Amino acid sequence: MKVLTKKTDYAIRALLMLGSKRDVYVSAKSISADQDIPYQFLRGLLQELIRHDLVVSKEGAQGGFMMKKEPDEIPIAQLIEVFQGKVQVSECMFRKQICANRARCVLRHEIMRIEEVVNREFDKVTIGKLIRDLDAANGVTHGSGEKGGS
Amino acid sequence: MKVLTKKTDYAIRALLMLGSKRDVYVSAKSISADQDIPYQFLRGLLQELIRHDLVVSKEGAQGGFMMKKEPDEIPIAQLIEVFQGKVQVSECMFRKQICANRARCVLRHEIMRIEEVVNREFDKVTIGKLIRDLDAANGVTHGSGEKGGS
DNA sequence: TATAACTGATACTATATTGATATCAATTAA
DNA sequence: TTAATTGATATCAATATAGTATCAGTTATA
Repeated sequence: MKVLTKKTDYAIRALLMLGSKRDVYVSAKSISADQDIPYQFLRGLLQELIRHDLVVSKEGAQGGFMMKKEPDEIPIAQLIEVFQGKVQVSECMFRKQICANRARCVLRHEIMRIEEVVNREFDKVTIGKLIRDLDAANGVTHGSGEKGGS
Repeated sequence: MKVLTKKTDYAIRALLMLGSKRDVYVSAKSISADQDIPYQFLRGLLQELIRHDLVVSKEGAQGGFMMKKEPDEIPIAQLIEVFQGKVQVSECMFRKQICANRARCVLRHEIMRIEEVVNREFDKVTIGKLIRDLDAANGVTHGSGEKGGS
């Protein structure tokens, strides 16, 4: 069971980069090179992010993409929803025909509880939080200026 | 994002039935009819359950399937693993090439935390627990005898 | 002992999803 | 003018998902 598809993962990483370079347009080309994401695939996914109002773009030379919302306002739960659909049990099997039989209902009850737990966790992790983790890992936050290797 | 595939869902429901009728062989045909699971699809999935040592079978007339383990020893986490593979972040992307870049590492850290939460939840829900829930919902346990419709 | 009710084991098909590439038009900074 | 860019599609291959069909072998029982 794969929690994140490549597309969602790529989107998160692209947003991490846009969120780190605020107020400048970053080209798909540079994101692609920096994050090692297939160029055209990235282009498509950025268009989806635009459609969902998460980023804005500027066409032409020196154009590119920029965050539209605050990084803290973008939980990865939202990105999962955009690219993989809402976290749900079993293809609306339960929601469509509630209580078609008992077993289904009992299972549904437990699974929906888990669904909530999962969503709550994914909601807690925002792009902003990830950027701060990233900065901390690189020693950016306290002006120490130096980065450790791995 | 679909948590359970049909196959996993069917497997859970089949086991719920086997777990309720202990010590008798239940035919694929009757499970199929009772739980509304496509017959041949169910046959295949039962074979997988045998291979994973969760059920045993008896061939021939009056044959069928029976639980091999205690219902409480089968968490749905295990069924998810059998039919959908272990719950994991993003196709071993992180495990294969650790720290290819910083962003990946930070994301990985958060996601693996969530992975643990999810697994813990799926581990808590066993076939045995679901059966008890089911019995309670049907008023079996305390002899109240009456069932509410929905 | 014949037979109907079963499982075991495969092979097959259709459809959807995932991951990725290619192309061409329009826009814009320099 | 032109090179760098996004917008918008179309296409593709690989894999996963869901389901069907078939045939051989086993066993209770009439």
